[in-house]
Amino acid sequence: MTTTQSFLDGLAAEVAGLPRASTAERVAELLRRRVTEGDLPPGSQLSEEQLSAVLQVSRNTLREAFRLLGHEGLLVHRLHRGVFVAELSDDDLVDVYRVRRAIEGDVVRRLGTAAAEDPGLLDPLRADVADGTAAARRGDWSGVGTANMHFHAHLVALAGSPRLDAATARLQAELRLAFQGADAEAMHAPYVQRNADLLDLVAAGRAAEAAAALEEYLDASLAHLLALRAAGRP
Amino acid sequence: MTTTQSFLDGLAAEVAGLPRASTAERVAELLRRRVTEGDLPPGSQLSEEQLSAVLQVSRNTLREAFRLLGHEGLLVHRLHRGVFVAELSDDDLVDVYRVRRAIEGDVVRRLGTAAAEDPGLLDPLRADVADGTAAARRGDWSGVGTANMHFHAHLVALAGSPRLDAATARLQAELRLAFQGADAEAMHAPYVQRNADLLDLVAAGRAAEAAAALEEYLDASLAHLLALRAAGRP
DNA sequence: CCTAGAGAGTTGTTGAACAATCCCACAAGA
DNA sequence: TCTTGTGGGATTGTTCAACAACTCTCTAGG
Repeated sequence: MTTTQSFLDGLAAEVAGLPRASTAERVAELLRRRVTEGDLPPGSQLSEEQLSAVLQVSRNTLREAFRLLGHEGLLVHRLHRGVFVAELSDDDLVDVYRVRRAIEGDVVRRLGTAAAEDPGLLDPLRADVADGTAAARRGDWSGVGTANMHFHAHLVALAGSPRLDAATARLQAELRLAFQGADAEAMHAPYVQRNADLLDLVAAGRAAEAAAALEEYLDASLAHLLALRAAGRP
Repeated sequence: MTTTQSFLDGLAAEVAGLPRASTAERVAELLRRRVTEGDLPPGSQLSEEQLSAVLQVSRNTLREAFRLLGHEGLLVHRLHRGVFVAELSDDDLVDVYRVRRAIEGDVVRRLGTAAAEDPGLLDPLRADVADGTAAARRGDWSGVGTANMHFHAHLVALAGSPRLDAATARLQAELRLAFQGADAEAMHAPYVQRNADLLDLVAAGRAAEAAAALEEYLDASLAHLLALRAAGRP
């Protein structure tokens, strides 16, 4: 070890984030954007021949990208029929929130007074709340939605569990799918304040109350989302 | 509808389990067995050329199978280096149990008195406990381990959540990996009784106590597993 | 109205080829 | 001795073209 430790800190993580990716992964990232941003509506089919021609990659590589997104829940693969942008049923949404309750509830409950003892722990959450309020003030409802997602991702990250982080990322990908077509303001606006309230409870170390508030929060959010979908469907 | 309903019951599910699968999925299933049964020790590399020759499938198909198992956590894929049987670190094990606590704890807590009101609900769990005790009596410790896993899978299944079921399946696959090389009796024997006790609490509708017992159960199991690994490693 | 079958189009799988990358051993230099 | 280049050999990453297997649709016939 001939170099200073401070220089080495975090280097590995930094390098891991760089464009060190296979072609399939880059294609997957591209498709991921198109899907989550609504360019590809749920239910639409992705033709191998057509896409491989447009993207200038072989069918085999494209298939690898399909598999990646399939395991993220964004695409569904039907044998001999092709891949389609996933369509979330109401039951799926209920299930997604079922898992969110389990994960986020457990995280909050187990936090206990840790946040009260180390205030810096919650800084990322505070930043997300600030981003959300700022975005709401300028009417950027898509920005509010993003801040919202970041808030919950950072909340789960407090547990320091790679598997919970991965599960959360997958759930959020599915949620983005469900948000397609919904009125962004109606969808995201009410939750800026609730995030702030939840953060206060966590920061105060009142874990039980925070867990209860979170539960009610998620129930309301699910009901809201289902109502919006029902309204926008017939 | 010209046939009797009784004949049709469950046929769809049965047929879905049959070899109705792509070649890649069948290869994945085959490798999955080899890995979880210990024929392929953690850390060993799976050569594309060699395996595709032995299994009589093309490299491309084999790669699709690799992707499937990679997303189950059984294999790890290192770019330009190949695929290896996953090696779980102690940190990974802690994380697996972290997620188990979150999921199973939530399931038990939320069950409330449902099991007390509909006793048939717990029949699969009772069967698993019976299998476990029978296997223990005849010294079949691998059988005890299997019954154990089924017990917890069925426990989670009570929630009726496809996503929790999938997550549990993945966690159990990783656990099987960690069990490799450990003394099967020491690993599984102590938990037959604890499963029975937990079942009693759930059946009685004493959800809070059951959740507490489960938590202590999982903590003990994790500590036990880590100790066994540390002992077998020097 | 229902069934069977032919045809078109898509996906599933293969095998070979070439490019890109890693690994190891060895040599050159400080 | 330690570090730093430089090969070659092996393995993986990606492409391509072809064929097999399958689904879907439409039509003819009962």
